[in-house]
Amino acid sequence: MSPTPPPSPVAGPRVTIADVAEKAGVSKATVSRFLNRRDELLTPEIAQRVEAAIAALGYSPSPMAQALKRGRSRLIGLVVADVTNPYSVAVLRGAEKACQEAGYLLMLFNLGDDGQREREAIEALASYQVEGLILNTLGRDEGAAAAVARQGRPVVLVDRRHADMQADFVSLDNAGAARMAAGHLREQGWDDLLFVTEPMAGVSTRQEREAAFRAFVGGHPELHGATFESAADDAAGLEAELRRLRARGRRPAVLASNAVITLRVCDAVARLGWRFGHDLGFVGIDETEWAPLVGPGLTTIAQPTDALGRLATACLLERLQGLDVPPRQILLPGRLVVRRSSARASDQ
Amino acid sequence: MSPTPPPSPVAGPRVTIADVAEKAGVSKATVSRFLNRRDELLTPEIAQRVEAAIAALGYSPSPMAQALKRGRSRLIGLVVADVTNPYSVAVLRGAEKACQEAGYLLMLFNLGDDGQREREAIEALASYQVEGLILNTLGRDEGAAAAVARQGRPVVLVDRRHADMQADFVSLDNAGAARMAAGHLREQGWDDLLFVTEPMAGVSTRQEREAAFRAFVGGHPELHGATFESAADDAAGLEAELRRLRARGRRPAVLASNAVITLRVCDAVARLGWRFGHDLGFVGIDETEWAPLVGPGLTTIAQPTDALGRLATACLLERLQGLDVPPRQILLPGRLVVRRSSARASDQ
DNA sequence: TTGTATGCGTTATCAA
DNA sequence: TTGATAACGCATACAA
Repeated sequence: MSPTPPPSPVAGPRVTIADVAEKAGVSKATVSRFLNRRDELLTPEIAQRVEAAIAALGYSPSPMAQALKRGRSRLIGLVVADVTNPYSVAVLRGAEKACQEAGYLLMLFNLGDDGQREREAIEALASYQVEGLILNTLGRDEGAAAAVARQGRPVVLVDRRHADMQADFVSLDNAGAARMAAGHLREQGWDDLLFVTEPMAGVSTRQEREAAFRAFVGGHPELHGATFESAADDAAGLEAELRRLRARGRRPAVLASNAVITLRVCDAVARLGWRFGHDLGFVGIDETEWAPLVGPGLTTIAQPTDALGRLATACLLERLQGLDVPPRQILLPGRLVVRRSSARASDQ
Repeated sequence: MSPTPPPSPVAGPRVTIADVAEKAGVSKATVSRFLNRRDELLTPEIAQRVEAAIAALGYSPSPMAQALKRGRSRLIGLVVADVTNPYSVAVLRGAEKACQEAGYLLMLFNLGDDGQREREAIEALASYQVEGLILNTLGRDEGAAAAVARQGRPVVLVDRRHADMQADFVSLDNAGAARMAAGHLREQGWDDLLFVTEPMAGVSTRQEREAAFRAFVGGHPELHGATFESAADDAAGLEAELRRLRARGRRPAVLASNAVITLRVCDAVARLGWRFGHDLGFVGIDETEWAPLVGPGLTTIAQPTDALGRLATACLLERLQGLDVPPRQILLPGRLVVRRSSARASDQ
């Protein structure tokens, strides 16, 4: 028997299971069986012929055709509110890795500016027979839940809860993170705490963090606490609020509810000419690569983003394998990264 | 005629073209024609019946089946060296937007750590019949070019050239950006310039920037210039190099070849206790959200990332529509964002 | 143990 | 202008 040629290097019509069958002198069914249930029912000699033919032709099955036939596509859909958000990307990265390891590919849909297109995204993805969905969105699209239900495919929510969606939920322990941050500021001697957040309306993550902050302050009589909702277009408002905070004459500190807010607070503090850790204590939720570089270094709560992505995928895969339990909640703890922005208030 | 019920809200087997045909009392072929070539050859009355049936059933075609039949999938594959890289993400965002507008969906493959899997990525994506590929990778996988050629599908390269790949190329004008940065430092009176880059071996982007920097310095006798390749694990080396630079007693400035290097330089400068714009001039290629916040604010060259992504997609779509011209190069200019890190050297 | 035939949801080629 | 019918590439019930 002469050695078989290497996989054809020329572009051409797709090599199909029929080509392999012909070359091996067997039927298509035999080839298919070799591919799917290699172990059972196969004469070694035939198996070898098929194997050789596959190698010779450089055959690989068409996932499209397989999907059409078995209704499973080895595809997972990921809907992201905003790919520009580093948090989303970090999660995405973990999810993508886990998918690849499990032999799945990720189809990405970015909502960009308008969260209203969530339903559209879900349907577009579903039409490609994605086997499951990972949603990292605001959940503001009324139709989304219905769209998901209609598809009857498993869904896992990351970071944001959706009011009326039955699904697994994977997220940072928001309450714990807020407590951890506030607790750290307290330990460091800061006693007038301002929680700065993006507008909370309808966003579970922000609400949970804020509620935990208030509860924490409520449980510690020596602390004074307040919340400020910072709008993107109102830098002046934030600056004024910081002024008021410091004017109260206690030991003032800010707890930023996420990286976007951290950026805004840094900007305001720079304009005010204040120094973190001196004029103002600071802890921000979300670790960033630049946190060590701003001012004396920013104390942060790091989210286990990679783990979140991986866990989200893991949940989904379990469901795909038939796991049938009520919706689960997986809350992962944050990690306090201490830098100088929260250095002891008494040191000033 | 009674009003048709809304799209079925229950999960169930997919509604197919056959269901529509039956409900409308026509053949599948007719429905298909209505869908694809609505205008020609259709009795208004029949068209209406079909339209009504489609609405009643909430039918939408299966892209999978369509792909199988026509060999076109409305899918575009995106291979990214590292989703963690903000530059890649920014490009990804532009590309994704353009894809959606054109009715395409993006399949994402992240190489993560090992750039050796490029071939694997291309083949995985190709097996899903992606109509074209956008590659933002290092091009270190020998097999990649061959894999692309074999698929016979259009490809566009973003940011990184690949030695032996025939493809459109979309990128920042690297040489122009380096000149712009060096020119700005020179105008501001800095005259001892250090170009800091990640190891250049085999990465076109880095090489082009460095070459343009050297050429610029060569053309200006009053300038002294040097290049330093900074490895991720050699913070000490960078610090030592900066010390030497300043020890020469001229007006020293750093040109960081990308955001990763900017981060490293900031870190080193913080450890040295130097002040940007005073002890050291600085311009970095790549604008970041945190550039305004570090030290006195970092001067940067902003890349038109969104435009790059959109253009890459546009190139691909043109090819898909049959455009047949030799590989093109599209180079977009950077934009200088002046902040205080490059303030006049003579001011110190 | 292997082969034949059918269907997944479309589109396209033919007749009618 | 419309309707059968045959692919597309694969998996599987059934027959051999």
